[in-house]
Amino acid sequence: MKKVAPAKPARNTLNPERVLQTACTLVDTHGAAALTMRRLGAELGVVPMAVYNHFPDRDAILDAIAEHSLGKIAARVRSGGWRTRLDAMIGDLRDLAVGHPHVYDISLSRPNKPAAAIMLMFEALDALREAGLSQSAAVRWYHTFVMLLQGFPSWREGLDRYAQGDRQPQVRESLTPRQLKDLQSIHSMEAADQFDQSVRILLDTLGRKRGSLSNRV
Amino acid sequence: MKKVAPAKPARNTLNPERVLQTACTLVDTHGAAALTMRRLGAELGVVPMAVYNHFPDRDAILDAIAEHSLGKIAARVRSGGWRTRLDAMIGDLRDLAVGHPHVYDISLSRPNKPAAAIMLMFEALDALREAGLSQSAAVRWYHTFVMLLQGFPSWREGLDRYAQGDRQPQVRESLTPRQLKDLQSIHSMEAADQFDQSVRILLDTLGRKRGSLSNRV
DNA sequence: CAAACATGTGTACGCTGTAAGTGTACACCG
DNA sequence: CGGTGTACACTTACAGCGTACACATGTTTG
Repeated sequence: MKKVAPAKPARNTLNPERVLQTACTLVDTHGAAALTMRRLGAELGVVPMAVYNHFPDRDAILDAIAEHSLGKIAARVRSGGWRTRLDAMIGDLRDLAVGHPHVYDISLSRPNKPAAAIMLMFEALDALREAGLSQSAAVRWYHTFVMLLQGFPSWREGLDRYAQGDRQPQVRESLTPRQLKDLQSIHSMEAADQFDQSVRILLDTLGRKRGSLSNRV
Repeated sequence: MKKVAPAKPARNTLNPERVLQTACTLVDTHGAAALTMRRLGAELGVVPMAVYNHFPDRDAILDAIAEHSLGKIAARVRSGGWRTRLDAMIGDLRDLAVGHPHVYDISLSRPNKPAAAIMLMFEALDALREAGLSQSAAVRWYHTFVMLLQGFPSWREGLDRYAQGDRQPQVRESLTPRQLKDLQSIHSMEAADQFDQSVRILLDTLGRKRGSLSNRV
């Protein structure tokens, strides 16, 4: 009798998908540093080294997480004008950033960019050119957006740390009332709003640029 | 005979300054990951644990590096209009970012912000208010700048990685000529220029805002 | 001079990623 | 049905990490 579903049922229940999913939730809830081969193995009910039958090393798992999460965003079809499409792309990234900050952080900062990131890049560049930017200007603006987007997790973490750790009290003594007020203002920022607001500054400036040919800075 | 220079000459040559300086050059040349207690000890001609007589742990050394590098920037006196002062501050940061990227990265991303960073924050907020922004708008704009500045190292590293690793050739096959051109354009970016250009977008937008009262986004 | 202190040394523990070798359950072939 | 090849989980081991702790030694002080 010929088995028609050969491939890799294997004897046990370990496969790349299950590893990826477990790793994903691990990273999502406890941060990238918590993704330990030993811990991952424990979570999978398997000895740590077993994972190496499905991923060459730890970095490959992180790469796969990035590819997976950005892939879902890159796969969406977006239509409409350049502004609409840019808004949609960035909105998707925003949702990821706010909903799964650790995964977002990993996805954007992996040194070997996931293929999905490249696809998103092409999409963004198309939109920027449609907005009237020259080739070089489009690239420059793309990079500006990326800088801002990549800075978000680091900024947010700093804000969170500040919010909980109440600073050294002896520092407070030497501050002017205005500076104290500043600290309170900083404290009360809403991360998601700040994300939108910062991006909007760039998008609006870009919109205002339309027609006026971009000149080398 | 009374010694007039008591304090801590100690018997050996190890002191916080020397540790800090050695750690600084280590980080500057090889990145934060290269700052190993064992390696640091070796560099200082001393057993690893000796460092713990001067710093409580590794994180404290990184904090000290951040404090040191940002302290030099915060100490500068800046005068002139708000734009001039902001330009000067950001220019100093730019020089650090371009000249010592690893140190810059550490300085901005330390979870417990160095005191110098707080001082720079107050200085920036003052300038933003002088530019005509309300309290809340100044805070929002400050955060936008910080997001952008924090994103720079990560962006730059991605660019560098891209420039050297020539991408998987099989990916190249499936690209349109336009996409290939995009990749070349991305490749040829100059990091320092991009830093200036991105910041300038924000500064110019800010300048244009003067007088028109900031409304909640 | 002795006691207290400062500070470098040695050893050890628990953690990390992962290279290398071992055993076993399954799919397939004669 | 028995042998065999392959996939894959397991075991062991190693080098490297941060650092807690006990110890030794040089310096200052009472």
